[in-house]
Amino acid sequence: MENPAFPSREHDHAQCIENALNAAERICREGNLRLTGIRKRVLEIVWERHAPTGAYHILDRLRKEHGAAAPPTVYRALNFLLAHGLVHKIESFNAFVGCRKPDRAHAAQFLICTTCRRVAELDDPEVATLVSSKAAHAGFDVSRQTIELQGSCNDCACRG
Amino acid sequence: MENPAFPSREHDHAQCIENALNAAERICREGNLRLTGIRKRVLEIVWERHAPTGAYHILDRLRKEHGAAAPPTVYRALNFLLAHGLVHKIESFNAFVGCRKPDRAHAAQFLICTTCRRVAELDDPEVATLVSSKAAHAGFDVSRQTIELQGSCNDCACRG
DNA sequence: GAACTTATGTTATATTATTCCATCTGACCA
DNA sequence: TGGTCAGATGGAATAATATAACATAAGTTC
Repeated sequence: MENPAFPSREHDHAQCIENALNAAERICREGNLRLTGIRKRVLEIVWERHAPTGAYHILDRLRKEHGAAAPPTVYRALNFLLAHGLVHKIESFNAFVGCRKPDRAHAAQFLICTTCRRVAELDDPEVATLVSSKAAHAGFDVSRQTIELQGSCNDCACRG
Repeated sequence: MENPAFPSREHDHAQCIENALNAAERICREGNLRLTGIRKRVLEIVWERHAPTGAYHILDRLRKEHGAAAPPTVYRALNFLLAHGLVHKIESFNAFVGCRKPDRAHAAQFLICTTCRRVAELDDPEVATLVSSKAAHAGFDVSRQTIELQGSCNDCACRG
């Protein structure tokens, strides 16, 4: 292993959250988008963990602090965040994770540890390119890639 | 394009279904598995189209001919078929397609046309290998790959 | 045919997501 | 300064997907 994709157990997670929020603020400012209170709060909740967060978990959290909150509240915020690349949806879990590199468009590959449930994002252009070119070979023009790899992260493998 | 992955518009689809059922019969015979009436019927329904079929669509079909039928009926059959590689789940659609090569284990890549909604299966070992090796580089041991590529098939692109 | 395993029937409920309409807020402009 | 409009939120209802739990039946095996 040369380039660990998962943060260490001791990493400063407050820093992860802060980075994500700063990036979101900047991207919204630059793109003339409104990072409203709800949207920001949903982004924070998603970023509380490196594991996928379900929409109804977010909803429960919002209800505790916000009173009114219904499914559309959450899904609207999530759709905004998805549309602008601030979060990703993990299709095989129907749940959401924060995007580590929201700045540029990218075709991500997700590593999902089935033991600790954490998700890391790979963003390997070689994978994206190979996949697209193989598809093109078969007469298919790829517009969106969903690549989700389940398995075991190094931490969990060592403890296994 | 050298190796079209989607069947032509004029292909003999009855043949697709027959092949799938024959393969299923054989695999179950060889593996000492019971391809019961319900399981076989669900497999047939999934194979009616090359597009992903939802569990509740299958349920509706079963109810018309079978009287009693509830969600567990369908999900149990689907889980059997999934477990033995006779169908695949398209995670990004929460729906199911028949497997074209149920004989050997394989890490498939799915091409999903967003226009006609058909799905083709790529089974490219080079992709599977690259993905696993990139993950390994990041300290991750892949046990299951979910690769779903949305875009446009050749037929739809030509008509677009 | 008794004991056991596997499959199915059935009711209820959990989980995920959207539709629809009303209301509010902020930006822009006359 | 207030009218207008687009975009954002509130909120009820419902749709779509999936599982839990327990009872019954059907097929092996001995």
